[in-house]
Amino acid sequence: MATKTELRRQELRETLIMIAERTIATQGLGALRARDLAKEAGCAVGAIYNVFGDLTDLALAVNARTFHRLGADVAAALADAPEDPVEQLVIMAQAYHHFAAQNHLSWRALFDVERAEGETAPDWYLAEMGQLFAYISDPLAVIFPAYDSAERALLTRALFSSVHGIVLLGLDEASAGVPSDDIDRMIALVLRHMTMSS
Amino acid sequence: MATKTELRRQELRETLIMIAERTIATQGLGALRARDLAKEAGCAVGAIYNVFGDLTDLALAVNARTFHRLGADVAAALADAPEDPVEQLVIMAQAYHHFAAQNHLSWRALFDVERAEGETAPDWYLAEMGQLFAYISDPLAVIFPAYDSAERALLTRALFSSVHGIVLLGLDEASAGVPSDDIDRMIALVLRHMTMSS
DNA sequence: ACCTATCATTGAACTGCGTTCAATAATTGA
DNA sequence: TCAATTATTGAACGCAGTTCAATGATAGGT
Repeated sequence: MATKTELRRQELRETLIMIAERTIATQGLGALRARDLAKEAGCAVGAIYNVFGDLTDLALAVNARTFHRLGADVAAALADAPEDPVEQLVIMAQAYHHFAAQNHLSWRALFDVERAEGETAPDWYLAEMGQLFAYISDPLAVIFPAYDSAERALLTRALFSSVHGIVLLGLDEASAGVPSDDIDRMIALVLRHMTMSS
Repeated sequence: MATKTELRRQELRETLIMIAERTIATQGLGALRARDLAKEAGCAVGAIYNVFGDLTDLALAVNARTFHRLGADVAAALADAPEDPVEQLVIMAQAYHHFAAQNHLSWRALFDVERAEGETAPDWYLAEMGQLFAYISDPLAVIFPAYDSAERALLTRALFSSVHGIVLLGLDEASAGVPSDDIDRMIALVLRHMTMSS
């Protein structure tokens, strides 16, 4: 009772995610339209709703992939980084910046899907976020061994948020566009100052 | 040839801005609807388009006011601040945070109006932003007298972006909501570390 | 004060969107 | 092979922003 239908849906699900991923990457979240999607996938508009609750669910599925790629990029940068924990932080943050710059529309979509009133972020989002926070927290534990975990959590969040803010405003082309090198420089500036033990 | 019509339009323009301001403040940018607006203002839907190019223009007019109130709040906080330039930065940043917290939906609308493809930010936006940057840059000139204006501009932008990022993610209720005190603490943490001369 | 050419206002209609659901087609166990 | 069940379809619905032909107001010349 499950095979034929289940398989078809699985396939359609992946097709739709791939198309949506490409659409978001090249034209942004706002270009995601049910009819275009159906036409490209060669299915009926209604078929989308057999597989996803609504278009937001589809966008979230794309976001899960994007966030995962982002995490992988940061992890890869960390793997190639030197021992020095401050340098590790700088390299990870710049990897975050470069991912955002090279996947601008997909990265924006991570924050632009509107959640229904009072709805909390999906689990995978919190999990990926937790992973990123862990990458940051580990070097901080080396730099500030005297901090307890609550203080370190606060500092972790502060650093992530700061880097995110620098990248967000830096890539916002409305405000005349900040050169990529300047963004890297601001990131390094903040991180190096924030991690001076004195 | 200008009086009667011109006056009526001026009045309608202000009425619409006031209604839109209230709508955005209480229900968010997404609740701004042409028909509701016309009903509340007691005019035809088409009348909105005699006065504003489209609903985005109206939202931008509201944003101009919001941004101005924000600037005034920051300026007021600075006026009451002690001489110490580091404390001035902390107090201004916390004023930014408190404005964002107490005018959450209006503040979000500042960044959520979507600009048409390739369109640059309006002049008043850049002007208000420049004003905020000036408030930050002045104390920095006291703290780091040796920096040239390019270095100081970079640091100014880095600090503003960091504080903005901390407030943005801190107020994002999807990520489980960060306590207001923690946000203030993160702001102070970043600013005090960033402004240690050593 | 009137008249009419000009301009402003109106709201029904147009387009485009996400989403639904009665009708149709496919599937599957007997 | 054949119903009973289940899945798919796409025309239709509701609700946005925006437009524009028809209606109403305005103002300068007489």
